[in-house]
Amino acid sequence: MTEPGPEGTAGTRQRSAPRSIPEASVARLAVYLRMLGELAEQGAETVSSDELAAVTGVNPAKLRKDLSHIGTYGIRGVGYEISALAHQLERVLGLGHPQAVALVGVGNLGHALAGYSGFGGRGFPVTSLFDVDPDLVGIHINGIVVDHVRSIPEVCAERGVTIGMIATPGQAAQSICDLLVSARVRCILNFAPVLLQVPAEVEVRKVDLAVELQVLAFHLARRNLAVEAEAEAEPEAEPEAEAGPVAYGYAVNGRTVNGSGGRL
Amino acid sequence: MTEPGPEGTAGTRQRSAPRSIPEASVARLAVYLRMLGELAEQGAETVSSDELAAVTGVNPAKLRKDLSHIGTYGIRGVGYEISALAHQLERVLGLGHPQAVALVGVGNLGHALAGYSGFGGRGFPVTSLFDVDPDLVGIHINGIVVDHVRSIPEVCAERGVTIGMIATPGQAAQSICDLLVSARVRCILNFAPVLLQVPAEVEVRKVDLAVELQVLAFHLARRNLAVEAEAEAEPEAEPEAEAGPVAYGYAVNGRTVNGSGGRL
DNA sequence: ACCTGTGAAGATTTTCACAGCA
DNA sequence: TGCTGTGAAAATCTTCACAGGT
Repeated sequence: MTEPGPEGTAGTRQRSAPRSIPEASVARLAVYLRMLGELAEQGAETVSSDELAAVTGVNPAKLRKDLSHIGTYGIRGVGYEISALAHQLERVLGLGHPQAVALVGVGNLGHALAGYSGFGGRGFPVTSLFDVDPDLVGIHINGIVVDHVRSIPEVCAERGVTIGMIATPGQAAQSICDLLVSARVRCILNFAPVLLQVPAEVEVRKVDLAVELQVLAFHLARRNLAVEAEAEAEPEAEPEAEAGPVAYGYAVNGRTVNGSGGRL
Repeated sequence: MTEPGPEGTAGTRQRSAPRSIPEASVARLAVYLRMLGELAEQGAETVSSDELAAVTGVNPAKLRKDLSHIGTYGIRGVGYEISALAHQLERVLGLGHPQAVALVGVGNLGHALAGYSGFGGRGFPVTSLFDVDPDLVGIHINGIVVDHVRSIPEVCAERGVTIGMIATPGQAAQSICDLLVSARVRCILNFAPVLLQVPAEVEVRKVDLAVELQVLAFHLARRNLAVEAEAEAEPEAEPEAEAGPVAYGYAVNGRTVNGSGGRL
């Protein structure tokens, strides 16, 4: 995924760096935090690593190792105190205060992202919207007016935007990115299918939904091939749970899990 | 790596015996395919691994290794013939024919996904829409009528849906998932922030946009901490490229790259 | 009895570096 | 010469298994 590259070009002076958390762990920490929120809503006070692992779909040992990177906040024999752990995760993830988000490109996808409540609710209020289309500039979405992209620098500076989301067509993405960077935005979530060129101090993450579907298609094809090969090689192969509603509640992505009773 | 492993069953593949492609490679293959499309549009006939690596932001050796998993289609001293390679990638990724997609949940995000041209254009036509909301059932989006979720089984079977996308609120996701599975859908792209329970033969991928933002926020916080620590420890630390428009075109996510000239 | 935290083993992925072919 | 394909080394990530605290 997003590779930070240990060998930086210029500014990689990481002496006595505070034990950096493995890249792979960071994404999972965010997931744990979300689930802790759900558990807290259900009134739970503590969770064990096994329980939290079950609801997040992660191996319990891996979860404990992930958490060990942020400190030791568990209680042996008991588990983790949910609110304390959530608090620590928020601290480590830099969620102490909301981060203002600017969204550029209010087309199909962008329009939805602008109205998506999942952001503001989790500490990422979308405070600024931009587009080039004169028909879109000036309209309001969720109470926010769409500005022209040329005002990105002023507006972002003024509103203290720290994160930019690019949901423009591919050709426009790089120049938008340049504008955001010049507005001191240091984190960019890119939905356009291009590789953005940025200075080393800017972090980019790319989301490509078509790629996600292609990965699924690959597994689909794989499975079909396997089934054909199997049918050919071992005619006695017996398809379990062939038709109709299937029984679940125990197989999580192929891995067995305790029923856990709770509903998410 | 390419070891025959436990002597396989199917040995009938002509050129390449794709003994299971590493999971990490698959996602990148999809990216290569996309970029090959762009290059073809620009009139290129061949690419070298270095060129394709530069535009996709991948290490050239990694790219070659990825491609080696699907067979050997390069020409030494020249590179890869674009259309031939693209064809092979499509074959491996199972993109020979379009895969009908059903989208459940036509709220904010779902509505955008329904109208997103990036899917149909890449072989994943959204052919069916579902929701529970009576106000939404019956409306048309992009020429497709929204059906009630209760008709998922019939409609999906009828239209040969192979991939489901879930863009409902969290609480509804599991029951929708069950419906899709009972409709023989074997691949699910899940936008709801829950872990779906599925039988082993179903493949689920999860996309959580809030998590993406949190990962960015983490890097933001990290960077701020680093800057503070640095300023404190080495007062001589010199911030390069501090303000104003920055010069790009050479740093790709922190890694140096040839100019490549082309515009994406 | 139970559960965390972690060293060490194991698996996977990335990168290097170069043999070999066009 | 220029570039692919690939062993082998290095880095990273996952899992096991158990010491040690409650």
